[in-house]
Order: sequence, then structure tokens, then C-alpha cells
Amino acid sequence: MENKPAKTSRIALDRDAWIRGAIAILAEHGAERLRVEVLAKRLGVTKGSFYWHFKDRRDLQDAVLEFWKDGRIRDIRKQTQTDPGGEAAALLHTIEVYSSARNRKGIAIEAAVRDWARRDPQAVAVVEDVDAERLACACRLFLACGLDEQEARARSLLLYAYVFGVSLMRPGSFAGDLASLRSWIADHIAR
Amino acid sequence: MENKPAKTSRIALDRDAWIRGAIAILAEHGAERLRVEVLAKRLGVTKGSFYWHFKDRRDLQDAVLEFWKDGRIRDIRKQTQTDPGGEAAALLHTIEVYSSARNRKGIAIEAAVRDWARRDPQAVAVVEDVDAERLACACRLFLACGLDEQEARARSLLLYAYVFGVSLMRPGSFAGDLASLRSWIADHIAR
DNA sequence: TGTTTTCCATACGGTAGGGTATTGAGTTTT
DNA sequence: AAAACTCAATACCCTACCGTATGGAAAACA
Repeated sequence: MENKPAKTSRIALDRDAWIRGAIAILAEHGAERLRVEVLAKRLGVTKGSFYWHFKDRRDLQDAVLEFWKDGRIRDIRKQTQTDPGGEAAALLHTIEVYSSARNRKGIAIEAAVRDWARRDPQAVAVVEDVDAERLACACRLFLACGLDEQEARARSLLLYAYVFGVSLMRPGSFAGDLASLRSWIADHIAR
Repeated sequence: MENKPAKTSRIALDRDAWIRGAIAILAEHGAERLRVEVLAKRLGVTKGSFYWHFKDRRDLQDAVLEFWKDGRIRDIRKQTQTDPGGEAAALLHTIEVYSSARNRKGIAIEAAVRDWARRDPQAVAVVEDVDAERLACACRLFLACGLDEQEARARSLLLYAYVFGVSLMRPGSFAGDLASLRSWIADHIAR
């Protein structure tokens, strides 16, 4: 009850905490299920608090989209930065990172946002910005590997389409040795 | 166009009509928004009718999934059947058909079902069955082209992952000449 | 014709959720 | 200490749905 250690005893929620909670719901249940009462319950408060931090549900949604966009753009820049000569390895690294099962949560969020973008113009804009940045980053690497502009663009598109596509599929028993198939594919995309 | 029961002025709905309407909603608004009252309104009746044809909402969902699964399996078999020697062309044809913007409605349904499968075990099972059939059909074509088992499987996986992935992306201005990029990619996948 | 079956309307109870208004308790500022 | 600010609880209204119970009209059948 009397839990008041020092000056930060009051563990007050800020906008960022709400956004993080919202993204967890997004990953688990999708954009449609991102409801303020559910989110409030998850954070252990009531929605009375929510409407202090956000104008309305739409306000939260926009904040979530911006948060995700910034994170994704920072991430792709980090993943694709390399010293001269390491571009080919960086491409394989990117394919690995983005299609890996290690990245389950990230993939779930990605899928949720992309599905969201099927009905929400704001989500469309964000996805377009993220895709543009990713394609540009990959394209830069391919160009550094000596490919011409056209082929660099085509391979970049193939790379990301494959990565997102495979995260949607259920290869099941078809791919007995999924790892080696992935490896073959990565080589085929990156050259 | 539709097979009406002869001289009856009463245009009674049957289970199939409900399923078709449900799929339209699925394409437009996603699985989460497939609600019986909304669907009933779309069909110009009340939900009193719905509960005559279906036990509950889940019953409709399962029927929709089965309907989609049957259609998709029939379609992939049709698209990939070919005379001996036409396998390579059939592969390009398949890529073209499945990633074409002409197929907007079908792609929307596909995306909705796959998103659905993130939370619904029944949808997972259906998607797995459809993917298995599609991969098998593509693999058959690749094998007929003379590839070994491993490469045939890898290319099949790449083919479908790419096709679904590209339907989720928003290349925007990156792909100035999207058509030629797609063409390059199709060749690169099919060889 | 009368009966049965088929399909749908109406009314109802119940839950989930969005948004607002109000109050209040803890914290910071004056 | 008083005032102001921050964050949250409560109560309330309203809409969207799910599922059920019941009745009724139109076909189909006897």
C-alpha cells in the first residue's frame, strides 16, 4: 500500500507506455482489436487515463504508426550499413534478419501493420515510407556490388517481397529442410 | 447468370449466397469485420434469416474457409496444367496471374485469409492445405523442367513467397517501371 | 383444401466498446 | 500552505453485435 520509494514512487504512465502496450496488442491481435478499454485493462488502469494522454482512439493509432515507422527506418539503416566491400555479406545478413523466426514479434507487427494498411490511409502512407527506405537501402547495396540500376531495383523488390511473403506462408511439410531452402533462396536473390 | 429456381418470385437466399456475401465483406473489410448483422444488411435481410442457414457465426466462418480452399485448389490446378514441354511457360503464366493487379479482388481475399490465419486455427489449417497444393503444383513444373528436387522446392517457395509479398508492398515511386521489374523477377524465379 | 416446410421479421437480453463529464488523489509550483 | 498541474477512477450514454424465441407469410406437398 504505502509503496513510495523516493521521488518516483508514482509509476505514472506516459504516452510512450501506452504506445508500447498498443503495439503489443497490435502484434497479438491485429489493428482491429486495438481497443482503448482493452489496452487500459492491459496496463492496469481504466480508460479515464487514456483520454488524458490521447484525444481519441485515432490519436493513438496515428502515434503507433509513427512510432513503428521511425523504428523500422532506424532499423533498416542500421542493418544495411557496412564497410566498403561488405555489401554482399550485408545483403545476406539483411535477408537472414528479416525472415528469421528469431524475429517473431517483429514479423507479427509487420504483418499487422500491412493488413492495417489495406483499410487505413494513414497506415498506407507509413508503409509506403518504410518500403521506400528499405528498397533504397537494399538498392544501394546491390549497386555497390556492381549491378546496374535496373537489376539492383529488381533484386531489391524481389528481396523484400520474398521476405514478407515467406513470413505469411505455412510451408508445413513441403519444406523438409526449410533452412537449406532458405539458404538457397538467399543466395539466389543476393546473387 | 445465376440459376434461379424457375418461376418463384420469392428470391430466397441459400447457404451459398450467404457465403458469397461473406467473402465480399472479407475482401473489403477483413475477417474481423465479418459480422452477421452487417452481412444480413448487405443481403437485404435480417439476421433472423442467417440463423436459419447457419448455426452461428463460427459456422459461417468455417463454411467461408472451406469455400475458399476448394476454389483456390481448383484454380491452382487449372493454372498449372499444361501439355508436355509447356512447363516453363506455365510457370511464367502462374507468376503473372497470381501477382497481377488484374486480380485485385482475389489478392484482397488472399490477404484477408492469411491475416485471419494469424489468430484462427481453422484458417491456419486451410492456408496450409492451399499452400501445400500450390507448392506441389509449382514443384511439379520445375521438376519437369529438369531441376533437381532441392532446387525445384526452393524455387517453388521463392515463387509463392514473392507473389504474396509483392501484393503486400507499396513500391510507390521506387519502381518507376514496375512492369519491367516484375518481368525481370519472373524470369529470375522461373529461370 | 389443409398441412408442412422453408425462409424471414420482430423483439428481446446480453456483452463489448467509444467517448464524455466529473471527481479526486498525488505531485509540483508559487 | 495554497494553487495548479498530472494522472486516474467512476459513472454515464450510446452504438454495434451475438444469439434466442417466436410468429408469420410464402411456397411445397398431401
